[in-house]
Amino acid sequence: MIPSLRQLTFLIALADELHFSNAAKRCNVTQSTLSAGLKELESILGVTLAERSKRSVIMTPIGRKIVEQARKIMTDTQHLVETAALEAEAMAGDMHLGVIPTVGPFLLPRLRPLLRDEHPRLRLYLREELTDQLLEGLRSGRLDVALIALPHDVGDLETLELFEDGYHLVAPLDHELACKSLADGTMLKNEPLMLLERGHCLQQHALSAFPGLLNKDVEFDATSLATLLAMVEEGLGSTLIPNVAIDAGLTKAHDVVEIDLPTSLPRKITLVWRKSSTRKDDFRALGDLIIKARESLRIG
Amino acid sequence: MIPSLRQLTFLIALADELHFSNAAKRCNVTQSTLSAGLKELESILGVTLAERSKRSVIMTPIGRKIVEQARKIMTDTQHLVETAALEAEAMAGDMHLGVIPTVGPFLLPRLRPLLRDEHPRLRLYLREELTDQLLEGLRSGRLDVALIALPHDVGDLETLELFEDGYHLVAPLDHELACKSLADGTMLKNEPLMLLERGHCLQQHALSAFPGLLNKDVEFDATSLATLLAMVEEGLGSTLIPNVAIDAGLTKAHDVVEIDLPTSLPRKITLVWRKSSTRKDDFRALGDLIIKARESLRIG
DNA sequence: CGTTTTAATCGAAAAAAACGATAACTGACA
DNA sequence: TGTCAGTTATCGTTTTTTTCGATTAAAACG
Repeated sequence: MIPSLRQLTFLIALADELHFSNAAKRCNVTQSTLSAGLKELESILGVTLAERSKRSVIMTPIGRKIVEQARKIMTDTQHLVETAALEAEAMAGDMHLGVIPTVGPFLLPRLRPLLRDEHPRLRLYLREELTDQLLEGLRSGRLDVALIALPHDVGDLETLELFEDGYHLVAPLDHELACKSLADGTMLKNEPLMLLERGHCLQQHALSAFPGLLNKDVEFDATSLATLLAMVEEGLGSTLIPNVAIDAGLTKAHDVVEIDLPTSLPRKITLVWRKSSTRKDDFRALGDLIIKARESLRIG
Repeated sequence: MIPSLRQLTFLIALADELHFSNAAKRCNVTQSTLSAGLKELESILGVTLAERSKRSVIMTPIGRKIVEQARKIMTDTQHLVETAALEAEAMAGDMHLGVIPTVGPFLLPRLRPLLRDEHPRLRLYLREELTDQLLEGLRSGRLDVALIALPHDVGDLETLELFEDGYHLVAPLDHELACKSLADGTMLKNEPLMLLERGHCLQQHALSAFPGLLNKDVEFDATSLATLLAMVEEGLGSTLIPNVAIDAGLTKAHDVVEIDLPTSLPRKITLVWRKSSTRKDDFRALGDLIIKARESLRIG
């Protein structure tokens, strides 16, 4: 048998007041209720917490000790309630956002200051993972919302498309296409094209956009876009870089050329969450901010 | 409105089981009870803790966070119960003992090992204070029990006399009484007698035993028996030292003579506690041990 | 397209809590 | 010493809360 919080409240009030009637008043109950409650608490604990005569109430040493522990429990409980209350506010409390590595590092540095300014009470926890892991995270409840690139099977999750993001072909400076501003799939046929390691949506999108590449042995195990660019710079081949990364200045640090692609690949940057989620308004507000962040990238 | 521990229990069980019926079984309630309990908890907190479909239950991130806090609250509560249970055992848990300075330092070093051996689960907290402060401490509940010397007004407190303790007159080596083995009040008439500062029962007892001293200006502000002995050694006068202190070897370190007194002063070492106290058996057991400790002093 | 599984809901029953009144006791004061 | 004021414990009743069992609704699975 364990005591109830109510009983602990009674005990604390009594320890403060050293007077049953006053303590009862503080708890908004009658004296008899508090008296019975304390008696039951003592019976549960098996110790005398307060020795009372008709004229005075004194706490026993063990009573004091229990009171201190009870106070801690009560403040912890209060803290728990406050944690929840913060969460219940719009754009406040904790939010766990997952992002894909080909978008996160470029967009989120711009998102942070926007959030700090407009929603200072929101604590955004970030996790950078591959799309499938993010979706699993959503379904397991580990994440509240994720930023991914469609097309991709999202099951019964709810989606909010934010914007379309294309690619540029990025090639070595001395590349045969360097002077041209267009490229198409056929041109890439004989191109040593390098992509990210398996699992990245970027690779899947590229392969579906240029089916001809499927037969080629293009599976470099690059783990990041920066690695890819370094390899391009070395003249090992070309690669595809999403526009957000280019807008964010990723290619500026490398001696490479960016070549427009004729067909805009369908790559839709999208927020995803569970249908059963209760914070959809927050997610939509977050989506607006992400769009803002992306626009600030393109302008500045 | 604050949640109940019961609701937190439900939440924790659900977080562990991720299944309402199983969680309910663990809590020994029906599924409907747990379902309603969790719903009310969510309503109190204003957040969704678990998103449930007909097929699965997942905890939300805020749900997990709340669960962690709830776990802490529950273990703290469990700890509180255990604290009380320990106290409820015989000779276990905390006991706050107050002692007078003319007895404590000599008797208690012998008591400690006895306690450790016979009642290892008892934690004895000691406070050394003057008799009146000890009695106040008892009445306020700061102390459970006190070791004092009677006669002294103890009001309606309950007492347990342990043993009688007398005095010796302690004088400088070259004292006129040094060769004699007896002394009485009249002999002390012209003696420069030094006692402890006002408040010590030792002083009161001496003054009542030798009324003739009352008119003399004997109020040195000695704060400890060791100080008194040092002054005796310097030849500044004589003093009275209780037998427990002599048995404990206090005088061995000083060049002084101990002189038997003809009348055994009525000084009864006594345990005192509140009539309303619930641990009287413990106090009596403690009393037995203190007697043992004293006997070990006289033998060894 | 049933069958099974599972959470929510509903009304009744049971349990617990709270209340108001009163008793029992204490200390103070005349 | 007797009375009064103040305080906690207790008791029976009322009110509130909790729990249960049965049912419903919805989803997954074969």
